[in-house]
Amino acid sequence: MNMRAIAQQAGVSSATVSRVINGSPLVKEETAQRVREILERVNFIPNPVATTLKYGRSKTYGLIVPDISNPFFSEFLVEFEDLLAETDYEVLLTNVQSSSKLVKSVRRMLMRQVDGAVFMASEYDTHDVEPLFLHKIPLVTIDRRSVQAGCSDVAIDFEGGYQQAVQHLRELGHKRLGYIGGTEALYTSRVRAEAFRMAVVNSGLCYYPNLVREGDYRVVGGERAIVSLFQETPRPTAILTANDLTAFGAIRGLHNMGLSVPGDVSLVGLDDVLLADVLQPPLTTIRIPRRQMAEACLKALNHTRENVERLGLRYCVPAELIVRESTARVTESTH
Amino acid sequence: MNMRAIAQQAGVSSATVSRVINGSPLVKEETAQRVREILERVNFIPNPVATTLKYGRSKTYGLIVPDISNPFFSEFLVEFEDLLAETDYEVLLTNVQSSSKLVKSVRRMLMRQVDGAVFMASEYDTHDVEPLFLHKIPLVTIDRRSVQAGCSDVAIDFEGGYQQAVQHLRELGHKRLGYIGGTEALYTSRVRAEAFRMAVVNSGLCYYPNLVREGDYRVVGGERAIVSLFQETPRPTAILTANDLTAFGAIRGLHNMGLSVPGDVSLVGLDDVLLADVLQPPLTTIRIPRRQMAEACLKALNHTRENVERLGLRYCVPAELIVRESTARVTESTH
DNA sequence: CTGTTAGCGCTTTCAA
DNA sequence: TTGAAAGCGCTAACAG
Repeated sequence: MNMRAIAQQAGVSSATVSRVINGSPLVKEETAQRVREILERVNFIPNPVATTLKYGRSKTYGLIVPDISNPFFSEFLVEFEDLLAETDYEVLLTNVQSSSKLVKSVRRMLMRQVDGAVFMASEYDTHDVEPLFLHKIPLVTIDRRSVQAGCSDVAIDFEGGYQQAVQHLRELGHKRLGYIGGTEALYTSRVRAEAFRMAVVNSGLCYYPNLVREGDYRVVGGERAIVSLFQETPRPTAILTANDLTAFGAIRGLHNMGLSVPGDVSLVGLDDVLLADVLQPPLTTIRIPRRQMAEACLKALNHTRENVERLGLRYCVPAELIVRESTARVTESTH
Repeated sequence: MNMRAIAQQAGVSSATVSRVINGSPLVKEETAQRVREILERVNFIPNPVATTLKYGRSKTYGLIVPDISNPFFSEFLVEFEDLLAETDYEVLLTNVQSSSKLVKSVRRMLMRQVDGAVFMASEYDTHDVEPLFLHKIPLVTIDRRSVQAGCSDVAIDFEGGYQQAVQHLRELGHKRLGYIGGTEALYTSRVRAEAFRMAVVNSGLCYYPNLVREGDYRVVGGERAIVSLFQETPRPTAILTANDLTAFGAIRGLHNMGLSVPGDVSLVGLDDVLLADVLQPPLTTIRIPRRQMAEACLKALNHTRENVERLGLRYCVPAELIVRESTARVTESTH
């Protein structure tokens, strides 16, 4: 069933049917009415593939994530998909666990004629996404903190988030703060690490470089790091992490060492994934608002879609400390 | 850059270029060589949209899930996407939290000309997916346990899984087993509940209907159910659940009631999501093999793609008990 | 072995 | 206010 068939039924041309469907004001209301009736009756489903072929517009946005089984990304995807569905856009999702998958992923985006892409897998060389640039595909990066023509950025206010967390810990009497970051090769990891350092210094506390460890944004990295961290003396009394999975790993590591949270050490995560308040203890964490991020990405994409030569937008989403039960007043034993 | 352009460069026709790209044996090796060289040199990216328009084949499979932020589904998606990427297929993902979103989701699948769809959101009326049938789209349902022309089913061996779990608990001395299921309206929930009942009976234990509660496959449902369940006397000494999130909720509920797992009650989950061994205590659970499920879905899809009139395939993926630390020998206090 | 050609369904000029 | 027609890029049928 296509527009020509509808047109025949209505005794008009397919051009008119197209106009009716797209809400053109040029069609006489009477004609439009008749066409709409038939459209309804046969439950017409238009074929956007034809439009994509003709105009290169696919109503599809690419989303490149490093690991969709990380709750932060899947929770982001929920919001992103939901927003896109409202306007009949689709998500072309690629999960890139390796650099070679990224190269293929970019190729797939190009083949499918995406109208833009969100690049959340900044652990990989941005060199690999260059083909998207060359083909004038509007891009949004997350937390790369620089923009250019056709490329926007959505930053996360780690600085504000860590500041709140450090302040909270200071009020609980903590003075020796540790930090488990992400993969150091990653720019966003360095941004987070530096935001932690600044928060400590700004709060008038002492920054101990020996209480900082590298993680990998996953559970294992957090677990490994905490073990190493607890070989330092004196030990930290509280630890901040680069994301919630890292904090989960730290909790497990501490548990295996016979230590408890927050009894022996306070712990702060980052993301506020859905399970953050399900683990024991419920995790004090810095919430990154997924919905707002998705909205910012979409706005940025729409902005540059109109004109790719245009300088990308710069957004910054706020972070908010959520106090639960993994942080507590410093005690004798941790002191 | 299209095939005609390549053809000109190579001094052949676009048909020949097409043949080379698709590996037709009809092209003289010498010609093919020349074309391939140019293809390489200009890094040609074919436009599959044209093929989709011409033949209605999109190299896209739809995936309808009720909640992609549920780790089980996102972990399934990782596998499914990974398998599809190997053959340049794409996933059209829709997250359907409501029946109205399902209707729209089905429409989107139809518009985008999916070559098939996996329907994992069986909480909704299958009536809503009927348009897919009418348009002859190969379907795969999960655990509906019936097939028909063009519609395959991938079942999960809950029976075997629960049997192993009950056996394990019986060996630990448990006799009064409770169960927290899924939404009762759902067929798959009834299958799970019945599988639990049979496992209990087959193990020579007594089945207590008053120790069975409804959940919602989410944390809150598990939490609510456990509270209600613990008003029964005598209490169950061990509890099985319909999925891991339910078990997580149960742990939280128990914790809030001042009870511990497995000290006061043993607990068995189902799914084995990545975080199952991160929570305290690490969850004894029944693993559903995601990779195998994804493979079965794909095989089924490929099977019916050739001929939609063909009866769908019937797969059953095994379930395996993973013993961790949320189950223990029954003690005086729980006895 | 290779080229010519038609046509998938849509939208948008241009003409009436 | 409407219609005719072109053309997006590809592939398969057919002709040579």
